[in-house]
Amino acid sequence: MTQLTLYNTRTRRKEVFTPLDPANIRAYLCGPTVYDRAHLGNARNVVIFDILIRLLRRLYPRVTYVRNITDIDDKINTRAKERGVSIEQVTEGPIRWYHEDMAALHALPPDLEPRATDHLPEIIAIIEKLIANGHAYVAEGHVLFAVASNPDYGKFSGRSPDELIAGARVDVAPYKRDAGDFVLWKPSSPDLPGWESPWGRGRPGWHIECSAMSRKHLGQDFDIHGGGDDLIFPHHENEIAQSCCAFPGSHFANIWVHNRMLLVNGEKMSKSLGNFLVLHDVLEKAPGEAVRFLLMRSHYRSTLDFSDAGLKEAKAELDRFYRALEKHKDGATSPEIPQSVMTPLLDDLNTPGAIAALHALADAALAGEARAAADLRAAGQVLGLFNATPDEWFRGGIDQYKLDMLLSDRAAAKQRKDYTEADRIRAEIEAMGLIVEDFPGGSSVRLK
RNA sequence: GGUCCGGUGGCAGAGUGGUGAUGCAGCGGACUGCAAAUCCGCGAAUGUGGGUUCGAUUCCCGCCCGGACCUCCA
Repeated sequence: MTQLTLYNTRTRRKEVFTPLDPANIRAYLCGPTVYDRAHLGNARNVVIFDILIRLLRRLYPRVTYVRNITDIDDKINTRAKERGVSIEQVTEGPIRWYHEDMAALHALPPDLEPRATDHLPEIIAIIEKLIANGHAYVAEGHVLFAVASNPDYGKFSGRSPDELIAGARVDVAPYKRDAGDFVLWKPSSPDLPGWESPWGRGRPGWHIECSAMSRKHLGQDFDIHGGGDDLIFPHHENEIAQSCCAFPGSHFANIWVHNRMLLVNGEKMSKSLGNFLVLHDVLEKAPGEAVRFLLMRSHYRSTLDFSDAGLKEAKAELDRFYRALEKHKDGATSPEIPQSVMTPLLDDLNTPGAIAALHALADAALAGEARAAADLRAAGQVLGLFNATPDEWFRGGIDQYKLDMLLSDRAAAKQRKDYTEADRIRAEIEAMGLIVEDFPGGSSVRLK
């Protein structure tokens, strides 16, 4: 059997994927902090991981896919305060929207979707262990991770302790022993959400919730941990430090899969630059499957510069695939993913390579090969494509009654060779957002 | 400033030490009342200067350009 190879951020090279337990692959993806609508960057992350999960499910009998929801966060607190509501009331909408948007992208839901608010006991237990192990200390109501206590700190993200000090922000809190020390627990004033702890009423720091949730649901060591590459430091560096120091002997995640950032007009899409594209808005412009396809047209470890032109092109490419499928309407789906698609995917999720193979299958299907269409459908299952029928794709949601009237009027005009009238009616149909296509013996229509 | 990544045809985007995938766009043709779609064909690229090699787009070094992380971010 061909083996799956993945680029591991930890070792900075491609590695053959070797499961800890082939009977159950365990994967964790850093999910959203829920205070706003998801942006297109969240979408790339989820779509890429979705393909990885679908691929793993083809290779192994069971995959446990965990994607957390971070619902404790200072931005959430700020919103709650502004609106005078509870944090649950703030996060409720964003969580629902997140689910809706990801479903629109045909991303499968994770097997488990743990929330930080449900894991306070686990979080507190890890912090207690870190204090007991001498890796954390209490200072002015805070609990801090002592970077100096961990000789491996910085290795993951390729940073030396000196750099970390040099790069630390200028206003280092006075109670920190080292500039790089980070917060595990911080006190909450009475007006802020808080939980009782051995260190008083407070709330967890940013990174600790992932250490707690991944351990609880996947165990001390698990196979794959994913996220955007902006999480490599500090988030993942700190997760590793927390988990490995709290549980000596732990390796935490085996393979780290990070996708590159999404650019808009050549610049990183980010909160601070204010140039981020809200996924929901992008989904207004094109079908979710086209957005999904756009996100897989470049390799996950390359930057992807989003543009409306690219989105249109993605839609046009999908049109061609759906045409090939339409040619074999009630055809079967191959039981196996075609090798031409599987091979590039097994090579570190080379989705552009897989797409090239899809085009070859579409060519063959259009030339009349039913087998190629069946293979195309099978390939769609691992890539999360072709979720619609060709009919739904080309003609979903149109006013069928009005269309039928116009088409029959136009057919009559054509029959009497009144092409002026035929073209007038065609213009009217196109104003409905459709494209008319004539064939010997009839006409057909599809969405622009 | 430190660390890291990348520069492939008009655009998007793979692979590869030995004649440079794939898609979109463009051009010519077939088909069509005209289109659309489909099919056939065509043109078009490896930032730059060195090095290693029989041979480099691929490996190494310099330079130029772009991007990311070092601060909340997927």
